[in-house]
Amino acid sequence: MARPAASERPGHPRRTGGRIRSQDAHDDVLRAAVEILEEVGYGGVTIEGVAARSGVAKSTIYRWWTSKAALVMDAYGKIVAGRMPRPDTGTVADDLTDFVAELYRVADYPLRGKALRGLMAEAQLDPAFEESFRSWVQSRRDVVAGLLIRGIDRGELDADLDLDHAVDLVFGPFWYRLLVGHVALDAAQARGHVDRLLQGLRHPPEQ
Amino acid sequence: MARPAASERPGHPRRTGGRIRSQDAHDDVLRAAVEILEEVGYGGVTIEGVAARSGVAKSTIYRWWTSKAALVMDAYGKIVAGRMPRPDTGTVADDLTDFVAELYRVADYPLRGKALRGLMAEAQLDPAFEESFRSWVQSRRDVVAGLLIRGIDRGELDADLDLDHAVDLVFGPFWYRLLVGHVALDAAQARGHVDRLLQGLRHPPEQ
Amino acid sequence: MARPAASERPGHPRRTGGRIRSQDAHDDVLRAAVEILEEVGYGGVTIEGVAARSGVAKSTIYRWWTSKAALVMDAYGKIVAGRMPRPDTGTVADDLTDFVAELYRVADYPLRGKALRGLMAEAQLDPAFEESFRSWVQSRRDVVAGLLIRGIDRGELDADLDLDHAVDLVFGPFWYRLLVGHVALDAAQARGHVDRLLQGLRHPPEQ
Amino acid sequence: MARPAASERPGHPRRTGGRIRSQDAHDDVLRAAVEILEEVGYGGVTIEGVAARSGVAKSTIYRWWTSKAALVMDAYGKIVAGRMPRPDTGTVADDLTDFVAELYRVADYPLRGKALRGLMAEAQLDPAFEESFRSWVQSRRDVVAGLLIRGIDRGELDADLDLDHAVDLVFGPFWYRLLVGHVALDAAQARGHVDRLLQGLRHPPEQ
DNA sequence: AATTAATCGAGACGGTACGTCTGGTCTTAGA
DNA sequence: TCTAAGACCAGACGTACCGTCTCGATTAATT
Repeated sequence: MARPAASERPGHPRRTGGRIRSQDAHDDVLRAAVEILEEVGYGGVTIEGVAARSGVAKSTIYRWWTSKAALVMDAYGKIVAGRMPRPDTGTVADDLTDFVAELYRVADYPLRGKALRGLMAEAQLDPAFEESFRSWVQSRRDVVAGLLIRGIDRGELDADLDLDHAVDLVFGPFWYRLLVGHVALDAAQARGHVDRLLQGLRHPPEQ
Repeated sequence: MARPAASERPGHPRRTGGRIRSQDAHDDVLRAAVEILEEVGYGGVTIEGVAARSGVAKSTIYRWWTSKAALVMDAYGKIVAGRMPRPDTGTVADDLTDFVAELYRVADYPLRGKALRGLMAEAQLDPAFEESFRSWVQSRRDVVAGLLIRGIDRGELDADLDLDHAVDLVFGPFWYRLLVGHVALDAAQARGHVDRLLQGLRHPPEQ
Repeated sequence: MARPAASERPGHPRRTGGRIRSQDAHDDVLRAAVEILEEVGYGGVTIEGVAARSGVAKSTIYRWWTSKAALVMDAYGKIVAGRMPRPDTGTVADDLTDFVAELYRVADYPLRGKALRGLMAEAQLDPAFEESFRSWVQSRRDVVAGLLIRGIDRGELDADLDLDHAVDLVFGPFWYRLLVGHVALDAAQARGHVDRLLQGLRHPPEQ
Repeated sequence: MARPAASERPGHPRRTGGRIRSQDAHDDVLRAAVEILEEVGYGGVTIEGVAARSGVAKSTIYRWWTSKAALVMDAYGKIVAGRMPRPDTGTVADDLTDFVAELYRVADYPLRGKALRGLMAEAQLDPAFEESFRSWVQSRRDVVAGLLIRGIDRGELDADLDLDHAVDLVFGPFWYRLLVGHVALDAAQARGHVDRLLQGLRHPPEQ
């Protein structure tokens, strides 16, 4: 009765029995991963450490995540999912302001910034992780692209706006400062960033 | 009396003997490091590997470099120093064009891009390396700042230009694309980048 | 039924899971250790070398033996256990003859003598090893003490024989010649040794 | 041509030019070696340590002594030379009593025993050292042989006494107990040792 | 109820690279 | 030519994690 089908998707071999996956173990792993991540940064996360803290066997972790990177991405993605704003205020200016403000808020949570930087780093070092990281990045780009499109639809922005480039202008400077650290990130920078952004979007290069 | 002094600098411990440092060993290490770096990327560089390829003892490497990161940064910095253009054509537009064109040229040498990405990654993971990486980044920022200042002196650019931000506009988008890879880097993008850049520099936000 | 227990022996910690220890790996390590020991002597034994020859990972060796000394003692003790005679011919004279003859037989196997000397040496240099070496020595002394006691029981030897000293007379001269090497060891010396020994045991000091 | 000198004799370093060998350095090295030897045992002696304590360069030490073993043997031999008794009381019994008593006196100086054991150990492990150790051992055996011969000459001992074996009886049990440690060495044991010894020498095996 | 099958924990396994250490050699400057 | 200093090669040390692999014990779904 009431088989909720767990995580059953078509194409998967139809289960005929067997112990079902432990949700507790799953959650414990993610929780431990995030804890360690925010404590000692990405470099400090080890599968052994996660296993030890969560009380879940290493083999169980490897059964469900292909790599440390996949695990951290999963953990971080789920935990911070709620943090990604999807503003829809009615004007592009306010939408961008909300979004970018949230972006710069990592400055107030150093460990969150550390985690982000670690994920970006791992994406450079581990080709297997690159893809899943990129898809996470893309999901955030899509949110921004969406609000820009709404702006175009409302006539606030030019119809021939180069979306990809515009989105680059949202994330590029943020990431650059976050990673290089030549200037400390500061939530107050968000305002300047948005201003320049809107300025650029409204006065596109003539050529 | 009879101060021998020789090549003595204040603050340095007075040398009284001892085998002098082997330049060969030093060079061999750097060469091996760059070779491995460009072959298998930063993640593939190991002190053991560098020692093996260079024929220099591990302990000797550790004597002169505190970490893999310091070694690679040193090696990469020295070897590629010659690659960094310091254009001085007479106009900001041409200077920037030259500089940015060289920047995007890494797209033609995938291993060079891989190396760059690896260094950026390590800077995120290893606090000890962060600093030396940042100083290398800064040295490149300084070149760009220099050509911008010459532009201001010649009246090509506004005197109240925010230099830091302007330099961000040179490197930010480049790094973002290099790291995230949502769009493959392409030397042809250099032109568009410079155009937008000049556009932005000449039409700064009003406010 | 119901009792799982399986192969459970009192005193042993109840197994709660985990891959069972590989007997092959264990044996391979001991075998390799003895081989190397008898080839190049104790000084030439290294954990790295044992790992390489046995095909067992270094970490596995360290998991089971705390030091090179513990490993070698274990290996040598087990492997040569079969070589230690426990004669019980019915007379002390014959028992001693058998035992001592086997003792001097190392003279025919130079590598075995080398190994023995190396173990004695290490016992001097490494306090951690001293104890396990001594317990091995003691196990051999016990065999000799046993045959002497049987001799006493049969009335062949005096009841107030100083056992410790008597056993010293069996091993002392042997070890001294083995270690100092002022006279080459020779299996033929066993006879003279036993004769003097019996002579001494039957004509104890009057005092 | 015709460099005789090599291991020159004190006083006349027949110099042909160049800086004269420093007697201070030489002495300092020996002194430091013995100090360390008696502090932490043979195993704790390192050329580096001796160099550090004596203030003499490592290379200088290596110039004059081929190995740690040679150094320690030299140092120990010279320093303890004065300790080796050469009794000549007029009777074998007293001569032996004196000699053996001194032998067991190491029991009162644990570090001296430790040093002795270390030297014996090294002789097992380092073939290069074996020879010089053996010659030191022989010099002590010669002293004992000498007093036994005087005993024979005086008619106290049988003329056909097996000298080598008799000397073994002096040193063998001592070394065995010193090395194996199954019974702690004790100066009081000297008396029993000598008694048994004399007993054995006077009642040799009939055969 | 019995069977079947996938899960779980525990932890041993072969590996790689780490950064440290000691030993013995070599090369310089200065006496 | 010697001493002192110290850089050099060589290679073993013991540690940390890696990702894989048995194990025995659980837990459902299917017979």
